[in-house]
Amino acid sequence: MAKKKLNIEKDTTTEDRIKASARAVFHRKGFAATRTRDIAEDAGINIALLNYYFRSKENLFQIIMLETMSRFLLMMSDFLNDEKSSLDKKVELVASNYIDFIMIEPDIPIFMLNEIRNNTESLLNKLPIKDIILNSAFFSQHRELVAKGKIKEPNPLHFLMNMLSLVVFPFIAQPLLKAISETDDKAFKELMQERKKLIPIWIKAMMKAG
Amino acid sequence: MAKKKLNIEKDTTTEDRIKASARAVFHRKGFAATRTRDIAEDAGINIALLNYYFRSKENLFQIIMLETMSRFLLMMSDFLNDEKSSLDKKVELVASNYIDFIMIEPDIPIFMLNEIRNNTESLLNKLPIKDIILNSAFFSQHRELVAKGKIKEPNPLHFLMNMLSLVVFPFIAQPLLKAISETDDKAFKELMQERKKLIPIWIKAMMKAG
DNA sequence: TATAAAATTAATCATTTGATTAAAAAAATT
DNA sequence: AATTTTTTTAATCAAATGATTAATTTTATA
Repeated sequence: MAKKKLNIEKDTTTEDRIKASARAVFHRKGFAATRTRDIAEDAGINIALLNYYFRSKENLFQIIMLETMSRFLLMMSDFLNDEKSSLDKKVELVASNYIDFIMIEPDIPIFMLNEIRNNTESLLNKLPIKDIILNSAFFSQHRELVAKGKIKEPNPLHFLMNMLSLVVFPFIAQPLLKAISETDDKAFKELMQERKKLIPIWIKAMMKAG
Repeated sequence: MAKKKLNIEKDTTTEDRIKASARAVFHRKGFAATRTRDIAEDAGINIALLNYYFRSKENLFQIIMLETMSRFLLMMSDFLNDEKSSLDKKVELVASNYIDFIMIEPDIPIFMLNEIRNNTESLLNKLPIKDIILNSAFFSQHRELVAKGKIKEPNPLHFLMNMLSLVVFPFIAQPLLKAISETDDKAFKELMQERKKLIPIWIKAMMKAG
């Protein structure tokens, strides 16, 4: 890779502009539907530059994918590993911050889930996912509350699934949900705002029930 | 389109075999990542035959997509429009049958949600989605229970979202969930079986709570 | 059985697409 | 200012891919 130029006028490197465009296009369309020309056009550069900086579409994608996953994982880790906050508080944090995050970058969840599905092993093994999640304060707090009889369902995976399901799925299914209910963008956003408060309440009720 | 041949030896038409292969490949890889050659190979035919019967990849995809969506919608309709069963019973039906369905065809949810996202208007407007869902017994029963004070959250869309989220999302996130929790295929299936019983219990608890 | 129609294939085309090359422009170094 | 290095582009390549054509085989019909 060539030495970085100083960038006095422009506040971004060409390399970074290509990455930003690649991120946007890959997130929106996925790997298979993305053309390197789309990225080049978005970044306002010649296609050759893309390969000059990143060697190949494949390679550029790997970089973007890894960064996106890391970002997601770091966020998860921050919420799930805070020793100070209670489990209830963690649910509130995840619901609120996660919904905010997805509203800003609505393409990320389905992008990640899609590409993980196509990729499986290779990618997930590059990241310390298991350590971060399985050994989190979230899981140990769950175990304690199960022992105390405060939570009926002992499997923490159900708990994690439920939380992520209630938060993430509505965004993934957004076009379908909007269509079947004649909800416009504004109304949908309001629904998601409501869910920030509702999901923690629902989760609490579920824990006691099943 | 040419006249159908009689098919005494084979129990399927060539046309149907192509469709079956197209369905399988499109469902697994999505439109963009699918090559017509993949379909042809899977069906054991020459690529030209695909175009002979279906004119284009685009056209073949539309047919598959519409059939898949219709099938999904018909299933939804069956569950949501049964006047005889209570709302609780409907939740049980959806959870149980839906989980069974996705276990047999695990590619369908993410396929549908992906392609709807790329397609938006054009496809959803070809199907009577709104009529089937919005005017369903499911929704009117929900309204009644809200009026009686049995359900706190008045918006039926939250109810529908929650139900679909809890049922569908774990399958979409399956590779991620397996990775973070070191769950193998057998254990994952058992988890999903458990959810058939748990989800209705959870939903009941949620209704009373928020 | 001869003939027409339908189904199927091999070969090929035209575009798209990821990537490279050689030259030009810009920036850094001497 | 001259020279070297880095960045950028236009032109082009080779492979992949959706589609077509012309011929062949199979099936149906007269």
